[in-house]
Amino acid sequence: MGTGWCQRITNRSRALGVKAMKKVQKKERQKYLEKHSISELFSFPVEEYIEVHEYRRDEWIIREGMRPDYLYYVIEGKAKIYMTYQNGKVSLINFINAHDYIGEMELLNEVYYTKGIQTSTKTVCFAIPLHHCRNQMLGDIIFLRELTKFLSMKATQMAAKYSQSLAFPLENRLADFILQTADGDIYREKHVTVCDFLGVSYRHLLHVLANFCEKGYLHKSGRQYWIEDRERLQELAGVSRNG
Amino acid sequence: MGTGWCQRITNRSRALGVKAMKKVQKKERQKYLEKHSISELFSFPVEEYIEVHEYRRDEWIIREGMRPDYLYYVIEGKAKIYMTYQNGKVSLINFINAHDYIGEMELLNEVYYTKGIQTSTKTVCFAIPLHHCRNQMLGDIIFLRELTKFLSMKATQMAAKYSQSLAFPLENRLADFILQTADGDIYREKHVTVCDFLGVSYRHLLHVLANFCEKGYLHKSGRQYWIEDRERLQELAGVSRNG
DNA sequence: AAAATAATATGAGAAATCTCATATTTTTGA
DNA sequence: TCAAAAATATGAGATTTCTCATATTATTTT
Repeated sequence: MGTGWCQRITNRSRALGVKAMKKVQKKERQKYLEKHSISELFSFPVEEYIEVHEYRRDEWIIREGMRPDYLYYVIEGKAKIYMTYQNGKVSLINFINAHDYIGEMELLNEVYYTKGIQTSTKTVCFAIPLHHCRNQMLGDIIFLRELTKFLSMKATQMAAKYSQSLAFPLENRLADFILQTADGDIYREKHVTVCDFLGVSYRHLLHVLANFCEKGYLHKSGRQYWIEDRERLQELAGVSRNG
Repeated sequence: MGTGWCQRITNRSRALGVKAMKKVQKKERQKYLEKHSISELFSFPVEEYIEVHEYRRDEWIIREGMRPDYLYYVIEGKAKIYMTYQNGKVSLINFINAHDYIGEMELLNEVYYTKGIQTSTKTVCFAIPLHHCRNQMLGDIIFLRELTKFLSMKATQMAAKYSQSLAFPLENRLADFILQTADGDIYREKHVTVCDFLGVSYRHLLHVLANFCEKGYLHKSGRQYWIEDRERLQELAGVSRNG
């Protein structure tokens, strides 16, 4: 993926630098624990063991290929899941938001190829150390039921995205994406991220966006787009959704 | 999807006919239960409640949009997961094989859009009635741990397929698919199924297959293809896989 | 065994999407 | 604050993939 690819690589290698996650301690840690209590998700006193990790923008929570030592639960921020192919191609697989788990695959499966996870904003996670809590978690009915739900939704969502990606041209997928990520009537995701996520070239993404403007679905002003014809976008997006 | 689409629709509507699943009883039921014991997957005596359902080729185990009354565990046979879009387009999402669960989404989630599941060979399932066992299953640590593993693998697999589908042209995905489904050196999946699964038109699939023959990767004889250059196919497929 | 249906097959033009080249503007890091 | 890197932007030709048209061959149903 010509241009897009290079841009991504340089971006990512930059981020391999010396930044480091910060362990939040004492009072501040306590504040987070109180504000986002997750004790009801466990039947053992997990809060004793929880570390609070704070990551800056573009930091890696997990490096691709390295097994994490924690199960993470995101309480603030956004991150992206990346995966590198053998030919060096890098692809954005999904977004991670507050209330998502990270590292649950590694908790459950002995054998698992770990994907890379990079923050896209400042991100705060609860980090539950596996060496202390692994067995307790795997024997905790409340937690497992919770995790099972999370995973089933994740699997469903991926399945939907997968067949959607195969079955429809960018026009439909982009309409869907715009509606999902727009802030009110304003859409302003970064093109480089989006073309990565939707698996199309930068060039083509711009082409279809321009096309949307021409047709009056969007109006471009500076670096952002106003949604002008929501109905039409919903129609385009709807085609690719199921009941 | 012109031709392909029509072919599929007619195929599917035919299968909406009067066939019906058969409940296997008594001795035969007992035989299945003994041969494929799943009691170690549960900590309650699930076998009392299990029904054994037998489906013929092309029967629907679950109709799209209808919540099932059972959690199924496949013990013999193969099936396909389908999903219909609002514009009538139908897409094959995945294959189901022995030892897969069916209906776990509905067990876990109150709200879930049920996909259609159609057998492609004679298929035998254990059917665990939800109205009897739902609560017991959701409180069963052994079962939940098992299910969680299953779901995590499913989610991972979908994620891999998804990004693969976006990131590579048919050439790579088809090479992968051929290697995965070939019986020794012989490949003979039905084109209509394959183009559905890989999300490409029938025409294009044939085109790429012909291309593989031209280049000497495959040799066509009658209705099947011999793998002539496995290494090259692995190379093509490998590119799209991760460590 | 005949008729109907599904699957396979192939050509040709059109649409979607990619690659490459290159320029400008914005953001980031030293 | 200045240089480097990243993001945005646009044109043009090349590839991939789709649609439509139309035959032929297998399989299923009657």
